[in-house]
Amino acid sequence: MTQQRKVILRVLAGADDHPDANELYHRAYALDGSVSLSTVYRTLRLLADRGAIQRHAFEEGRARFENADREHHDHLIDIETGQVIEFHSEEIEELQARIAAERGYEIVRHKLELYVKKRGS
Amino acid sequence: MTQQRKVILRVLAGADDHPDANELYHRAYALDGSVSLSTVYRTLRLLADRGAIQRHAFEEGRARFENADREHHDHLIDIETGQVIEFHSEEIEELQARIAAERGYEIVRHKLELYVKKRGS
DNA sequence: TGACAGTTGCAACTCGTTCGCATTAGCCTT
DNA sequence: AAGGCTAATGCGAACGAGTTGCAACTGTCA
Repeated sequence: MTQQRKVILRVLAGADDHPDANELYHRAYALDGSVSLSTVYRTLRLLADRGAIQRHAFEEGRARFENADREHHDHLIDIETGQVIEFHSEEIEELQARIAAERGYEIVRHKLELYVKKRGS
Repeated sequence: MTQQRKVILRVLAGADDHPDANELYHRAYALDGSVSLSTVYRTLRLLADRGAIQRHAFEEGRARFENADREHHDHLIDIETGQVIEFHSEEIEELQARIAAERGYEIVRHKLELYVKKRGS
């Protein structure tokens, strides 16, 4: 458990948004100038592999991260501002499970993203 | 409407799967050796911008394409085989629209992917 | 047939992410 | 407190998908 790792973990724990690797790097760097981008990437990978954080690939090319301890939710992405809003619908979850089951599958994970704009804009 | 474009269009029209750019390049190259990867990318972009084909970004990093003339559907992806199965659920579509509307948004497009495995495997 | 806009191939570039490698930090044991 | 071994670090170079600048070429229409 190195100094750099501690700082990155602290930043992740305090993030309530969906930052990308570069954003996390800057937040960590501000707390401790000895943190490098490589280490941020390495730590993110480690944590994502262990399920401690979640990696999201929205349609912008780069990955965004969030804490995995919160309960499951899906995302609504404002295509005009980039803002990410979380939501959860038990009804949709059930329909998904039914669709998979009808075809002989079980769901391992799923991705539901609504790309939206403000009504009337 | 150049020769290369024609070949790429022919390949796309004849594709009933979800190939990536490289795969399309190889299919087109097999029909006409004067097709380059650049042109494949340029043509795909052109067609996707015009809505003539659809670009999907599954969780593998690269984009996959399919004809847009078929009616709307979502995807079920077998994580063991990579096989992509299409489905559609009007109920889910309606729930999505309701969720967006409740928050003051309208849906521009959406992405629903179920990553699944065969039951019991 | 001539000419101009649009398209092409190639190589060089971008951007997010990963990797190789020499160095260093953490931590155990004595 | 010192040594020693492993794991983690920073740096820069490399990766892969996709894009772009440019000079050469094609299609099309007069």
